[in-house]
Amino acid sequence: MAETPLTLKPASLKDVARLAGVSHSTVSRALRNSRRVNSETIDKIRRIAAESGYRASAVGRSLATRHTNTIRVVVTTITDAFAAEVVSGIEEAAAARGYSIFLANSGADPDREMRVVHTLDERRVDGIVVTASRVGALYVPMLSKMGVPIVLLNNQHPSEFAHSVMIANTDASSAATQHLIDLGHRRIAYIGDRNGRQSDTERFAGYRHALDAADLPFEPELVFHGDGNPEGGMEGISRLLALPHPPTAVFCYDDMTAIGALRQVRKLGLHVPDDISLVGFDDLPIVRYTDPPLTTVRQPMPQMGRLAMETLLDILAGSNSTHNIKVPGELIVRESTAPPKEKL
Amino acid sequence: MAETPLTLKPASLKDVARLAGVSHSTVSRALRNSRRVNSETIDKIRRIAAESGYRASAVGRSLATRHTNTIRVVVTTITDAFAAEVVSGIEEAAAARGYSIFLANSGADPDREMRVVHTLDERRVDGIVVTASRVGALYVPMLSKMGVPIVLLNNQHPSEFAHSVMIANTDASSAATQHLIDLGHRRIAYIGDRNGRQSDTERFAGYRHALDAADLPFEPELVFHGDGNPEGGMEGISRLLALPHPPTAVFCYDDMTAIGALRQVRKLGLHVPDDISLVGFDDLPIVRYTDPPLTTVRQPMPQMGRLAMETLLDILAGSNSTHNIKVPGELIVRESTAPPKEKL
DNA sequence: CTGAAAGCGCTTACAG
DNA sequence: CTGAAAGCGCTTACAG
Repeated sequence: MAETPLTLKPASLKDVARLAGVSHSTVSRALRNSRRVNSETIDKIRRIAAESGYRASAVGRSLATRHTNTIRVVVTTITDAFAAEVVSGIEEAAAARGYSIFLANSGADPDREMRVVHTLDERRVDGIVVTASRVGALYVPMLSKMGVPIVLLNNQHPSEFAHSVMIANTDASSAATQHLIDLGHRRIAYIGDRNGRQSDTERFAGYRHALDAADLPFEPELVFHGDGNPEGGMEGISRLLALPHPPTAVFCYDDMTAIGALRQVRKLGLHVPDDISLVGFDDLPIVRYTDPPLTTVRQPMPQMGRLAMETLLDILAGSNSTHNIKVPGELIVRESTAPPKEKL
Repeated sequence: MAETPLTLKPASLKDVARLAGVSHSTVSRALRNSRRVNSETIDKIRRIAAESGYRASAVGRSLATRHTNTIRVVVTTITDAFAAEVVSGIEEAAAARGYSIFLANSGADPDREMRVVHTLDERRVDGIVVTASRVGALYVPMLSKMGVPIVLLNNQHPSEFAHSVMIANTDASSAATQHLIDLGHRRIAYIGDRNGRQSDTERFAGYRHALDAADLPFEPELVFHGDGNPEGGMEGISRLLALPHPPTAVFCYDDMTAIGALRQVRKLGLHVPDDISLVGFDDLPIVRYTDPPLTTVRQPMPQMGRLAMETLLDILAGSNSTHNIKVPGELIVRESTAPPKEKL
């Protein structure tokens, strides 16, 4: 019975070996570490491979080499603009080196988080980068068991087992607060994140540090615990502006919080920055287009992603030092900040 | 010499077979298709596997079964909110069924696009979903060669080879334009996407259809070709408002365009919707928080992603019909649209 | 119910 | 410079 190769399975090493009249070992060599293979043989094999549309199977190769050229990237949700920006940097650096990335959304669901950890085990990835806050710690024990390097990006619990790249939260927040102080503000609020993220702790510390340095009193009533989303910012603004002696400026945990704050100020019939100044954190692409454009702290997100990936590559290449990279933030002054209104 | 299993390689089937005193075939059976294996043996093996932290290697399994439980998802850039929303739906549906996704950003670079196509080949994915516009067509030839199912999401060139899930662009755009007409607008502009996307063609058709149905003349000067980004919206508004007889409403190709339009209206010292009404398309999460919140057409993005994944799963399960799913859009009226100002 | 064997598609010492 | 062989970690007929 004749073969009917309509949609055929991909050609294998053996197939091209048969076509070329050599052993499959020779084909393998010719196609890669070509050391000491007759150059005419190489040309011939390469030509035949190309003609037959041969593409090496990554799974066959992975089994033999015991590495998969594969990285797992864990985010809470790719729907988050910060995560998306970071992932694009990771993916770019990975692709440039022949690595593919498995994307996993851990979500907020503990079951899914555990499933992520498990799947990961089975996929035999060469490395992991985690940008989700909560899952980070889960990996560390497994890490030490499996020996696969992990790099945590803006994540809690960077430990001796894990490598990390982090934004310089404290310094940057201090600078953001200082900017407000320089503008003449004296009552500056902070809308944070109530989920107990390390970033929140550090950004809050930066805020307090700037206050202290300027001999401004810290007033607990001026801090509100939001959720890192617009809702938190909206709630925060409502509370803060209802105060007997409201703030004239607010430093927000992140841009999404600031976007909510902006919206709520507007709903209250007030204006930014005339009635109140607002500073965000992240410099998401969208905040150039808010009304007014947001003053914020830029995190070089794609670059941080690239750094995380390159750190992984370093480690895979044999580097055995622990990498803990701190990336500086940059204050971007736009139009949501101005001197406070004159007192009546 | 004693073994020093500090960071050891993962346990294999053989390891647990040795521990359990059975053959590795039996372990394999016990751990999966447990048909006709002594239940006590199963229990014992499972216990030992759990204790030794055994996790089947997906690569070993893939080689044997000739499928990888892996899907490639191609987007232009994950940084695009639409793509991120869709991907989150795909990932969710995939994870629920034990599939992992390889994320590939095709970018705008032809080289990268080709690399994506190649890498894909080697990874031996079970299926592909493409949400990038330009790459779609590239896959079709390879598809027929490799026999891996592909589903195109809001993508051009859905052909006989490919399955697709698409938003009902024309109907939804028609409804959006009709909304403006119902409000009393007579001069309605369209800011499109100059990249020749099929979505643009269809959305423009919906716009024209609504105009025709209402016996409103089509005026070429009222269409501007943007780029699907805020810049395009900004440019478009500038041009349109500089017209001798400017429009009172604008239907935008997508939300990002509308966001730029909103910003530019503001820069020009005008107000939405008092001076001009704006409608977007997508209903990105952010547009609830713009000032004012945007009237737009909702695409159920995560659900479309889930549908794409489930379509793939269907096909992998043996369905051999061609799937071409059309998803209806939904007009969401918020605050960026209002009746036109009275004529002076 | 269980084992021995073959095979999935590669890589890589080991000989020659 | 090239081939035969073993092995990576699984699955799955084939016997028994």
